[in-house]
Amino acid sequence: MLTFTEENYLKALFQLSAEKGIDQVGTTELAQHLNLKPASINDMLKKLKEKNFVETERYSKITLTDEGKRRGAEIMRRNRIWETFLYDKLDFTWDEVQEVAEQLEHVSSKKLIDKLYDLLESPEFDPHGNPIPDLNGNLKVQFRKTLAEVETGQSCKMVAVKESSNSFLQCVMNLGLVLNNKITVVRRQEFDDLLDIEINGRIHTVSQKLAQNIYVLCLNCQKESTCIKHLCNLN
Amino acid sequence: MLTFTEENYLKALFQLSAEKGIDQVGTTELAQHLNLKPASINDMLKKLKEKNFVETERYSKITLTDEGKRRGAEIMRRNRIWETFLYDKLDFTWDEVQEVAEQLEHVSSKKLIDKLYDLLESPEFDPHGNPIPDLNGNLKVQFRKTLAEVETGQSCKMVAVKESSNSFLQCVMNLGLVLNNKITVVRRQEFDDLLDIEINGRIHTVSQKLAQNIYVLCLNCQKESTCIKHLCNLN
DNA sequence: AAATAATGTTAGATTAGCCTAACATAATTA
DNA sequence: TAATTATGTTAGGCTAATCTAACATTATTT
Ligand SMILES: [Mn+2]
Ligand SMILES: [Mn+2]
Ligand SMILES: [Mn+2]
Ligand SMILES: [Mn+2]
Repeated sequence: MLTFTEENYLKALFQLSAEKGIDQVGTTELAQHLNLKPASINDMLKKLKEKNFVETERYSKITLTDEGKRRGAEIMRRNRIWETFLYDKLDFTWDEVQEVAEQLEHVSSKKLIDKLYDLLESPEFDPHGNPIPDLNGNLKVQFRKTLAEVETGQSCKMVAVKESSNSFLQCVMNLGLVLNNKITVVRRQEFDDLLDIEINGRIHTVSQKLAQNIYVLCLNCQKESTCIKHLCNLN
Repeated sequence: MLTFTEENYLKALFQLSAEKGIDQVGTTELAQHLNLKPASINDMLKKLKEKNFVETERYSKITLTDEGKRRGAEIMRRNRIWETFLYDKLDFTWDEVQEVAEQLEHVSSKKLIDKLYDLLESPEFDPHGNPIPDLNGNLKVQFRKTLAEVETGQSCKMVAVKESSNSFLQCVMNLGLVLNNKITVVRRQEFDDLLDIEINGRIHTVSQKLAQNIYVLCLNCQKESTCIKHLCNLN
């Protein structure tokens, strides 16, 4: 059995690796993600290495083993399923789900998570647009870019958010933006990098920082916009 | 914020007090209930006293303070709501809910528990027939007796189970007994105290021990069989 | 009332998970 | 290349929650 804390570490390692597309995570990086000090990370790494969940050598980066990946993916699956449940069935808002799902993800019961997944009708994405691994560890990956990268004049569809902080999510909600909304980049201001975007016929001005945290699919390249990626065996 | 462990202690104290109908719990008794050693109980009691959740003097019994009761009742409410959710919405069986609810009860989110309660349409009893405190801390109490106390020839209705062990619950399930079933005590065997009972037209023989763990309402005294009891303010 | 059993307490140890402060190595910049 | 900055490690300390073993008090029998 994994402890609550070990689960958080494995999920974090899995997420950071996935985001970067490379199986190497740094001590400081992980510490920042988990709001801990690098020294604490080292203590825990000793334990995770002991248990064969990570591989790491002195002064080099951390890599998850296959078993470590499996466990990390499992927690990620639980987290996203719970978020979906809270959002779909209990009227939680976008910015409320994270905190509660962070706790619920640690409840260990295969039956529980599988039944929830059924109840939600096998969702492919969580409320933030992040993919949920299915029962075989397969993930529906979208080839998305950030709103900041969309060319002026182009239209796109919001499919996910990057940041998960409340301040960011509330900001997006205030714009009236929800997943699958169409966004058109109308204009870019040279001087301060602000973007004028059109949502539902209205023009809003947003910062570069905000645009970098919104994932979109361009409307003209949707044929090859998703693929199935096998992460690891969840059984 | 209470820790996971403190919550378990307060719930246990609250339950034991309630079952006994007296606000005094012993160290050893509590240790047994929580599967711990008496020495560990003492350590934790120091902390709970510090925080004003219990009152206790050297070599005497433990009493919950009002605030301690409130917290205990809150965890009990969460536990029973989760059990009901698992049973009603996710097809868990009688004997499966306990273990998972024991974990879920520690997720702290007022909104979560209130929304679940709505989703389940304000249930008054959990799958084991135990009452769920409502939002004001009111409980629907039934004046029940055990099946062992029912006179020969009398009929009654099963409203709850006492024990929560899997072996007991499975035993009851094997008899085809579910809550609200009518049971008639047909015969008592002098020699070994076994009872013959009739359920759905079939006769079964059951032990005294089993009968002592099944709560029933007698069919002829149903007018005054329940009352509302105010436990404590849950807000 | 004395002996015995039951119950409660204390001291001292252990483990998990975190910290700070000092130090070591690696990467970047001048 | 030398200095500086960033990153990673270690030693030593802290708290929460548990344990065992020894001891103290209270309750129950004889
Ligand atoms: Mn978590
Ligand atoms: Mn999410
Ligand atoms: Mn619990
Ligand atoms: Mn129950």
